[in-house]
Order: sequence, then structure tokens, then C-alpha cells
Amino acid sequence: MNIGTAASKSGMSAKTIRYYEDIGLIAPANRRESGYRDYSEDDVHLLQFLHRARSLGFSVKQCRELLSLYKDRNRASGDVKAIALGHVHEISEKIKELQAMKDTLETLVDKCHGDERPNCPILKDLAGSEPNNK
Amino acid sequence: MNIGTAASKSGMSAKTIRYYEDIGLIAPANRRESGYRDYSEDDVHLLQFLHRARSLGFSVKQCRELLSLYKDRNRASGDVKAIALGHVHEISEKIKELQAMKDTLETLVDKCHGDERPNCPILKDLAGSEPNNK
DNA sequence: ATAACCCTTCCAGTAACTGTAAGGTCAAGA
DNA sequence: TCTTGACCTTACAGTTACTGGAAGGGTTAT
Repeated sequence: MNIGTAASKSGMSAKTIRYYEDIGLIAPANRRESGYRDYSEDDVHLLQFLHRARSLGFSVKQCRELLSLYKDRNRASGDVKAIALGHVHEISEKIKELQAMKDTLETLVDKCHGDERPNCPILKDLAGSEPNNK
Repeated sequence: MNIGTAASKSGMSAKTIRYYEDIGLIAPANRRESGYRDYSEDDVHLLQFLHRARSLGFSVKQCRELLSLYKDRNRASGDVKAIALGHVHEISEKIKELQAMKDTLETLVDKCHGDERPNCPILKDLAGSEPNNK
């Protein structure tokens, strides 16, 4: 099948598939005489794997590791678990960070009357303790 | 003061300050005869504003808006509040997304025995309903 | 004077694509 | 058969917000 078909079956764009080939995340596709890339169901399956992993927030680098473990019939389940756990940790940290930002901003927004008057607590906070109306 | 001093006072790197000047987020600094950039306390204050805004997750583009509101003595508090609220919304969405990822991954990790056997539920999930041990 | 450290500009690299341009291929309808 | 439109190709630029490094000049203290 053509790249467009493989793209819609796997959920990613044709652009992305070519990109993954470019960076060596996936092997170069077979080519027809016309030069068009030609994909099998197995190829699509691999693309789906990648799509799912990326949508779960694994980086391309992590996908590379997961792929090599996926392709290795003797891989240890523990290796995969370690990658996943590491990733869970990263995600937790990111959530904490965002939550802290959100809390701060919500506090500021609450304090802001949000009318036409120029006195804004949000700007005051950003400007620090000693606002400077240059 | 030199850029290094302004950097440590404001909490950002000298590189970043030059970069902000480059992209026009801040005005070009005054120069000494030597060509060195020269910063005043007011400049540092502006840099601190930016540092705080960036650390709260505002994009550079949003910082540009905030800055122009900050410099405008007649700005409406409501404009600032709108930007902040929009940003809070973005952050909330991001948190939801990450939380969903984390939940999925934790479920998978729980199912994984994590030993030396190659049968891994995480890879199975990534591979979809019809695993293919090519 | 010499070391140590600061500053300058400029170019490249990062992550993971997306957009665009210029051109070749394919299938279906007039 | 010709044409139209959808699809494919490569290659290069742009995105975000910086960071790293090279090559070279300025400043300060000993």
C-alpha cells in the first residue's frame, strides 16, 4: 500500500512516516518501480506501535529503545518496565510543575478585578515586590 | 553593570538575555565604549519580570503581550486577566493530558511482572490487540 | 606581562515534526 | 487519448526557546 494508506491506518501523517525513516527510527520502506514507498500490514503494525507509544508521551529516543525490546524475543520484561517507570516519573514531575504554575496563576487571577482600571495584581506580581512604572 | 551581573540578578543566563534582545523581546542594551552591554537596575527589573513570567509558563509571545500591557500605564486590568486565564486553561489541558498518559502507563506497569520473562503487557498494549512477534 | 575571566559575534544543534515548492505517477472520466 | 486531480517524490525552511562552542577582544589582579 502507499504511504497515505499506511498513514491513515496507523494514525500518523505521511510526513511523519518519512521523517521516522529519515532519522532511522524505522527501516527504509520497500519501493515500487515508480519510486513510491510500499507498505505491508506488518509495517503498519509497527507504525501503530510507534503512534501509540508517542501518544503516551514516550520520546522518539525512548521509542527506539522500546522498539528494540519489542523486536527482541528474548528481551526482559523488566527492561520495558524500567523505561515505562522512568517515563511515569518524568510525567509526574511535569504534572507537579504545571500544577504549581496553575495554582499561582489562579491565585493571581482571583485577585484581579479584571476591569478597565489599570491597577493589575497579575502585573504587580510579575514585576516583583517593587513595581516600577517606568 | 555587565550582562553577567544582570543575568545573575535576574535569574536568567547571559545567553538568554542576548537572545531576547535578538528577537526583539527587549530593547537593545546600551553599550560601553568597549562594546560591552551595560544594564541599569531598571533593565534588571524588566528581566526579572520576564523571568517570572516564563517560569509561570507564559510563552515568549505571551510575554510580549504582557510586556506591552505592563509598559502601558493605561492598560486595562481585564486584558491581563484574559491572557492569564487563557494560559491557565492551556495549563489545565496539558495537565489533563499528562494525567491520562500517567494513568494508562501506571495500569500497564502494574500488570507487568517485570522479570526476565519476555512476555510483557506493556509491549503488548503498545503493539495493539493483535501482537505480532515478527 | 600574564593569567583568569569576562565580553563580543556568529553559526550550529536541540525535539519532533510541519509547511512549501517543484516536479513525477496514477487512475478515472470526457 | 488526453486531461484532471489526487497522490507520490525530494529537499529545504520554519517552528520554540533557547544552549553550546568557536574565535577573538576587553578587564582585572598579581
